[in-house]
Amino acid sequence: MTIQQPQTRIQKKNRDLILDAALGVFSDHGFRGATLDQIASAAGLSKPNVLYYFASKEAIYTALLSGLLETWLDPLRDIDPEGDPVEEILAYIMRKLQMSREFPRESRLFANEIVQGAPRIEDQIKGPLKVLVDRTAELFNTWMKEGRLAENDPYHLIFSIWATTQHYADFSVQVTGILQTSDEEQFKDAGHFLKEFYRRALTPH
Amino acid sequence: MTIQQPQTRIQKKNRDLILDAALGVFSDHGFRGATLDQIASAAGLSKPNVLYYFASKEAIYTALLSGLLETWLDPLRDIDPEGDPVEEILAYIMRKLQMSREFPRESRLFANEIVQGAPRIEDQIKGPLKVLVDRTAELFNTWMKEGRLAENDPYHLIFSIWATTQHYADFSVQVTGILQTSDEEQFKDAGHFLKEFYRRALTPH
DNA sequence: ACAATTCTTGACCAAACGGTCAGAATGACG
DNA sequence: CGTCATTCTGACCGTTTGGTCAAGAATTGT
Repeated sequence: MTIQQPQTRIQKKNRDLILDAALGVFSDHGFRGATLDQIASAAGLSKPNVLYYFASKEAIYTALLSGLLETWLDPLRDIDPEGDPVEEILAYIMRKLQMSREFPRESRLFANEIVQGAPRIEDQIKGPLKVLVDRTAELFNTWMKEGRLAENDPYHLIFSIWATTQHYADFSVQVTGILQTSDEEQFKDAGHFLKEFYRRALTPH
Repeated sequence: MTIQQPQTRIQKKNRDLILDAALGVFSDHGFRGATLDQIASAAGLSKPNVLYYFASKEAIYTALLSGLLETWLDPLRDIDPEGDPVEEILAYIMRKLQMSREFPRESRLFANEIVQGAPRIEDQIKGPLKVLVDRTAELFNTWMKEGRLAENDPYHLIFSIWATTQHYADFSVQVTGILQTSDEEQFKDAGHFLKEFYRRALTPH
């Protein structure tokens, strides 16, 4: 799908510059709310120059989305079927929480896209994402049957993990507005809470 | 703030018509992504006529937001300090889940606004919302000290409830894409899952 | 050094958008 | 029925926006 074209150093540098700038602008304002001028300005380039590297605003956006989905799902792939169920899932939760902290822009970009109906990544959701989740759900089911994991609907368990961890990136304004504490403290407390919370929910008996 | 002006029947009818249409359009496309033409068309009115009832696009949006925040927080107020802690919180969760099902547009409207930094309701978050959450957190703390509720950070507990319940409205495209089941089944299963899940997490010892 | 290629930009365009306004249509009321 | 206020709309306006283009600047390869 994405062809590996011979890229000069300038091309690589400027494309990365644009994508990084676009990530900030798109995640703050959504696709429609973002303007090419904002992106160009944030990238330190002129608008026509931005369009020299990407065919259109849409092209920048989809390049971002498709490039990110992979990274975003990596933690799910890292769950080790040979490991201890409860510890593996807890580690997954902590990794997801860590991603919310390190890559809030990426999280908000997806949130924006999905809240508005995911018109551009519906296929990837119904395809690769579903496959990966199905596989993970099956693993969870196996663990539950073996009595090494508390019985829970595996799909909704995964949804709850996504929801609770990404919440700290996507709704950070609300969290900060209520807690009135620093980012650092929020994530520290969230980590403690989620670990305790999920350990109780996941441990058999 | 919002003055109660004498409204004719036509005014009431058309304002409601516009707000309902705007709710659909804003929740689907965000503030910036929505256009007055879309709203007018959805309301079955001409664009100038829409602007006869509301001063601007912004005015429609803020009218929606302020009118909705109240309704949105009502379930939190309904938690009875005299009731059984675990059952009260579980009932709150079910009420929130029910709201995600009945009012997904309202949920997505807030989600859109908050993901993008809540520029228009930051004050309400830091004000009335924070007060209400603070009060509820205190109640939870009391219950925990009395040993009637498992020890958990009350704020993050509330966040987790918001996240897990609103997820089914805000990210419904993703949920449906993965589960491939009907709305009805999704919410039935989600209800079962959340009840089991939170009961385990909330029950002392 | 110089030609070829790549990179960059100011000026411009058409469409979309939020909003205005004069006046027409409709309703309320004695 | 007539009059006054309310409701409604077609035509229009200024701005913003995504995108184009021709030509100039910089880089590369020989």
